[in-house]
Amino acid sequence: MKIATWNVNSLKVRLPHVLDWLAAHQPDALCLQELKCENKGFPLAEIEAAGYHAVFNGQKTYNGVAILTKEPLADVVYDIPGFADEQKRIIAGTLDGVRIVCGYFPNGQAVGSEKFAYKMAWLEALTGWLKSELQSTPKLVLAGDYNVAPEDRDAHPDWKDEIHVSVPERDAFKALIALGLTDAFRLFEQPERSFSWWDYRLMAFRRNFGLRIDHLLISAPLVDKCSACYTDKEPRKLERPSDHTPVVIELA
DNA sequence: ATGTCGAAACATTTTCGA
Repeated sequence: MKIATWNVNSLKVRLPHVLDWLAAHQPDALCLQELKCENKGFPLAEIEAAGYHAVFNGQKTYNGVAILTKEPLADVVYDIPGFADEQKRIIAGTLDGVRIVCGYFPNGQAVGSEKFAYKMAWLEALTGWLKSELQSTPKLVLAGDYNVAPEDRDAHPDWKDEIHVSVPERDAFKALIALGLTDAFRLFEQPERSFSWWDYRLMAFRRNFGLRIDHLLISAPLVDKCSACYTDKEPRKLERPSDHTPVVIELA
């Protein structure tokens, strides 16, 4: 089973890239973030024409998540149960016994800001919910844009902002790991300075001035089954790219 | 210019968020 995650920064703008990528890579599931479109504007016909089912949780202008799958998902959940939130950041479903959770984690803006407090509260709610999800579905993949670079090697050494690399954010990431999850990317040898996001400004992609903030965490029963995890930088080189690249895992 | 991008609206330019 091949599962990928990709923050597309507007599904409307990026739809041609997404359709091309689906055709070329044939993932069993593709988790998308930052749709920036309402459910009524979701391009379902185009995605179905490409041979995919879709579940989606969108809103106007901001946020929005979806999971595209070759086979239909079961037990779909929208938003974190019990966490009151206007922002559409979570969708989950089960595919062949694997619980796939797709998340667009809050950005947080700046350490200490109101948005940072929201980010931390959201992360705590997510962690609490996943604890119970793991009890009912031990095979689980948490895919998405975490907006956290978990270790120093996941950020360009010249990254000066605290946001995405601060201690509280990294502690929240560790709390997810402590649920029994593993960062699939680090199961394998990776090139130095492997990132998944580069700012549009300052020629950041060309300079490889980026962060690794898009992740696939997998639960213990999936670790031995995981045969590969990699980023695909090709879409970042296209005209009008998303600022994020897809990250992929392959499960035997 | 915090040097780009995408969306929205008191809209052909400005604002907000990222």
